[in-house]
Amino acid sequence: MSARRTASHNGRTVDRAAAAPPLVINRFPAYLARRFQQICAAMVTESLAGEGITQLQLAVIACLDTVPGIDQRRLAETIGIVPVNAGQIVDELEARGLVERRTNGADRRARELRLTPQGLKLRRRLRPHNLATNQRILAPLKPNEQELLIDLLVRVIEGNAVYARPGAGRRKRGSRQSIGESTATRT
Amino acid sequence: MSARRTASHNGRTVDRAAAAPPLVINRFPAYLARRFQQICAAMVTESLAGEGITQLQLAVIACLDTVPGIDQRRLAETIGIVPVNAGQIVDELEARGLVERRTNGADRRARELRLTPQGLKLRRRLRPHNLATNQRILAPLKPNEQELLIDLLVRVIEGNAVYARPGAGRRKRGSRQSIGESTATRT
DNA sequence: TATTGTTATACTCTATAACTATA
DNA sequence: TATAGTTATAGAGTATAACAATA
Repeated sequence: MSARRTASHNGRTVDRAAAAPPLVINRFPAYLARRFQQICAAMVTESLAGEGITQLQLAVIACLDTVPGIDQRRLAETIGIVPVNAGQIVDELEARGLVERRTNGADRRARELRLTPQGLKLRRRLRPHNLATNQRILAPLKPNEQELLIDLLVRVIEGNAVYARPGAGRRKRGSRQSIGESTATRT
Repeated sequence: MSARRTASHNGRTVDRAAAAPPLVINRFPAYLARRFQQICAAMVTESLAGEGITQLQLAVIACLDTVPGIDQRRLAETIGIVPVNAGQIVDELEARGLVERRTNGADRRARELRLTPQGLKLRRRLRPHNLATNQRILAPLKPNEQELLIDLLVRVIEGNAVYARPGAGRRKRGSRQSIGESTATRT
């Protein structure tokens, strides 16, 4: 398929460069998506090291900066997680004094979420870092290619919006067959 | 942007468009990567429904078809997971009679992994489905754009190969602060 | 009755550590 | 000592269900 390297990757007597196995082994979107996501998560996490903030927490903070007063359900939908999970993340951020929950006056079921001054301060400080990290991800490409990649990704995502929901890529409960129940148990 | 549906999904007389929140809220690669991965996982999982096979199991099967006799560590490295995890997946597939472990004669520590005839048969049957699914993912794009997207992704992934390792995007053990230990406990 | 959010719980995924066998 | 693999364990992520408050 790709034929990138000459060296073998079962690597006996690989005494020179090209010792590293081929990273990209096929050109399937699903595979590339997983690798791409791995890379992005790793780079973002690295850039947030020491801040004690996760990627999703950052996403929430960014969202509250953009849409102050948003409620939890909409927050969840916006960043692509389940509402329960959004509640938990907000819990964490609230416990750290970064986010504030207010009861919506008009609809007392809903919680208006806002950054506290402290949260806003953190947001301001982290923003350039985050921007730089995201640019660094695309560094292997030329500027016009970077824009192109983003455009194409956006179109694929919006074109498949129906599938862009959390948890759809997991096994259903109980569908996992506990090995050992089956035939072969290892000795 | 996408105008996916006019109807609401919480079914409360939403009589106009723009009821659905915008799916793509920013153009940050890290965000797009997560959404793109969500979509791919969802579509692949859907296409495998009923087979009782997960995306990673399929990846292992595909890899063993391409590189028969590969050992577990290299398998893990190839598809981007940790060796322990590879062992577990192979466990599952072995229990179902799809994969076979042989002790390597030259190095008796290593296990040569191969598809069983049954595994190969499954692979042959699933392959066209998988191909179609991956094409369907890119359906929103024109053919030449599809190739372009793949090329760009490959380059970004290979350019950031250092970061393409499993688990790099998670919290370290114990770094998660159990809320409730902190100040604000909810009432 | 429907919706927002919370609490409780449990399952899946996947990493770390310790161990065995082999080199 | 170093490497391939396994077993054990546990933590992170995230779903489901039941509930409370409000609409």
